[in-house]
Amino acid sequence: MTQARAPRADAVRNRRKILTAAGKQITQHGPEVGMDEIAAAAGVAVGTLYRHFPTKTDLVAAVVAESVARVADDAEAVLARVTAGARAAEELTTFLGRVIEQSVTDRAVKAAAQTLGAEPGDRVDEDRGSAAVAALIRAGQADGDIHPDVTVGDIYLLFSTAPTEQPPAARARWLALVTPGLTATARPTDSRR
Amino acid sequence: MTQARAPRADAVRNRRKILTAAGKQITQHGPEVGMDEIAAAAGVAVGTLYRHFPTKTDLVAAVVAESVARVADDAEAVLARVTAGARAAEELTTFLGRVIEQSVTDRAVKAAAQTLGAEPGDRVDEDRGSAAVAALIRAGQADGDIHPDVTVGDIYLLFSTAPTEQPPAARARWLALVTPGLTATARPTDSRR
DNA sequence: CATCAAGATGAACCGCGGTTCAGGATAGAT
DNA sequence: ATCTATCCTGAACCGCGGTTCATCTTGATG
Repeated sequence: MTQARAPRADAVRNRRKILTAAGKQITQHGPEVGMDEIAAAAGVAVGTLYRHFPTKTDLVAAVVAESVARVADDAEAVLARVTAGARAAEELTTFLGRVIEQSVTDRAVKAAAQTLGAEPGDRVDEDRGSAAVAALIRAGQADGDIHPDVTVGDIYLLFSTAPTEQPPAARARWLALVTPGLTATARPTDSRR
Repeated sequence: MTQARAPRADAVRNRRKILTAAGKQITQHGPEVGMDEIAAAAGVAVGTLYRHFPTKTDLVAAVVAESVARVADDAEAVLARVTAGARAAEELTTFLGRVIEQSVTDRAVKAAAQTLGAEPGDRVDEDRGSAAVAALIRAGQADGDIHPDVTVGDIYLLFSTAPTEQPPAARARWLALVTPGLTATARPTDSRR
């Protein structure tokens, strides 16, 4: 086996600095930030960025992946709550709203949401987040308060179409408009309120 | 009044050529087309574009305005149909779907839809289209098949958030998800604005 | 301590696309 | 026919942002 030489200590350190700095920059200004700005924030020269990431796209992807993981954490927490007895439909919509609000503050989360929505078909269970959301939906459908047609893809579709650029009132209104399509049809099956 | 000299004949001709060429180009490739390409399509030099439109933004705005007008025509036709007895809710959702489908084919219409959605507050009656949609909504609400909270702003909000980049199935699904929020009869929505 | 490959630096390169402007052409008035 | 204000032309300009590379620095190895 050609044992690859271990990476140098400062290289490891720089990689970390780059990743955190890029995360901070992309969070604040979105993926459009210049490589120069990321480099400056990391206290490193541009060339170093390209030593660790062959292209800007790769660097952004790495950062976005972290945000995706964070959203997945949230999804799993929601699932746990539902399993513990919380109302699935309500948890789902608040989860949706929460991700959107984060997308407003954190442009990396926004990119992550867009990424999920852009993926082909319903590749459920491809990752933790999708699995959790899928389970959450199934639970809600079993209880009869989430519409039977709803899929994980629907949620991702809504992620990627959320009006992130709009004022808070518009975002709230959008969520309200979309919620009825997710919750069960006006069917009096469950306990009336 | 300082009577401005009448524009030269060829200038008028060129302006028209530019406008139609820009319309065709933007329709096909979106507002991102280069000025060079528009100029070439119009059989004119770049400088001529800038003689008639001080900036690219202005040229695009002129083209988009035409698309807005075309959507307004559609809205008025829909209103007429409803006045003649058609179901308002159904007409509204098919109208919404129609505009979205046009946005897929015609990138100018897409820009127009985005423009409408980006405008502040509910500047209803500012133009024919908004007035028609407002009347349409009112009619549907009177009949009880459009949710009382729905406003023109909601429709524009949906215009601007439609998943134009997604495959047909996803677009159809999105419309289905959103429809209940417009038509739902007795569902508590957090009214605002 | 000497050596050298891994790593870092940053000025320069490059394509892109909107914009400008000096020079040439032409419509239309006299 | 002449003249001029209007209009057209298109090469060049410019800022922007991602990417490269010759050169220098440094951590690890013996």
